[in-house]
Amino acid sequence: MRINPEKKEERERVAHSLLRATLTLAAAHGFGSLGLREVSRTAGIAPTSFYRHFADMEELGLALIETLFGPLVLALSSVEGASPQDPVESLVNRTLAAAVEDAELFRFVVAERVGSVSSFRAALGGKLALLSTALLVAHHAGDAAAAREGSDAAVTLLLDACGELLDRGPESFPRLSARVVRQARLLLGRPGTESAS
Amino acid sequence: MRINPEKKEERERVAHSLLRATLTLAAAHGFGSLGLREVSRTAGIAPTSFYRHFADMEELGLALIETLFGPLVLALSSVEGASPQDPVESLVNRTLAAAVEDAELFRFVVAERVGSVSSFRAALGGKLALLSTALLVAHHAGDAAAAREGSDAAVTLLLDACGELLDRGPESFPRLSARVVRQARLLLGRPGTESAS
DNA sequence: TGTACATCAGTGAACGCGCGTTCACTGATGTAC
DNA sequence: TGTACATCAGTGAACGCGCGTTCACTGATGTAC
Repeated sequence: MRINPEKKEERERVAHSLLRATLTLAAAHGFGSLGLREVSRTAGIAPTSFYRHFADMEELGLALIETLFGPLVLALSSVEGASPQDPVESLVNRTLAAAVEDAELFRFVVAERVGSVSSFRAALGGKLALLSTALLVAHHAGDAAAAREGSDAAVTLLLDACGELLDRGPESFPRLSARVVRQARLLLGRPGTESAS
Repeated sequence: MRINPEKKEERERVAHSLLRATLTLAAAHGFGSLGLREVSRTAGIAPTSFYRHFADMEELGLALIETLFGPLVLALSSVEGASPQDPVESLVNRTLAAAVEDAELFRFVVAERVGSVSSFRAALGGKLALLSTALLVAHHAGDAAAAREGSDAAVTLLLDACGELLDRGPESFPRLSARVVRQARLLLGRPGTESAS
């Protein structure tokens, strides 16, 4: 019974439905108010089956960050799909588009990034640091401390804009995109500047 | 029985202890997970007495924003106590100091600004708009749309820095203060610039 | 091939517990006259 | 001044309910030989 792809697949399918159920419910009332029974009910399994996958809701939340947000951040950070002529704008637009695409996930991320569960804050901070690095690279800004400070701030404003986008609706996309791109450029400075000074 | 200052004072004292109890508990486990009984117990009143002051936890949260955060924002926005030579740095420093002073309140504000309760988001947004206006005035940046956009972003980064300050401890105050001041100036542009362009 | 055994996701029953809410009551205070 | 009445914050008992967790069990699948 070493491995069985079919069984493993089914197991992951159930775990995934627990994660999605959590996102749906958290978008409405907040992650902190969710219970194991409520999530299990929405996912279509018995409450006792929850324990076959996660020890508690915090473990589920961390799995959610790793398996749903992690890959998304990697995809956003990748050069694939970026318009070469303006990689900063591309990164901003693709991130805002991802927020519209999976509103529930971004509601969770935007909220828990500064929420009361410190392990969530730490895990999300790590993922967003990757996005910050991608922004540095996109702007050809090297990795000096000043540039990193700017890209971190830009990511903060970008995530905040995602939250605003979810509140105001998709028609505010162009306005928010233009705003964040403008602010990211201000914060990042002119490309290559830091190596000359 | 028109008015009675002594009775009114006592009533407000109990309401205030409910608000403080809420902040203390929310700092540990998040506002969303709090219950009326838990808060009442911590405040030292019977669960049924809760209803003499608030209909539910949401109403309490809004009262918290109005009566605790509102006056604080007004005080921070005021020119009183600001060092005239550098009002932007003064505003940033006094805000960060306020976060250290009342960590529980700022944990609540930083979290609920982007939390799952839309009425909290709206109420806090209104308060933070006042802070943004104060920043505009401090920077003598007028009220053009571009300047307002910059001050809004600066307030977002300022609040985010408050959250980071609460995570990292008071020794990170100087570093965070310098960073936010730097970023606020980048985002606000040079004073008076917008009227010339 | 057949048989005995191991693994493991899912389940229903049951537990004790804290929750939000209702109700009728107390007691202090203010008002009418 | 005294008496009858109104107001209102606070309370304890009681309710039904959903919660997290435990337990022993099922049934499908894989392994040993």
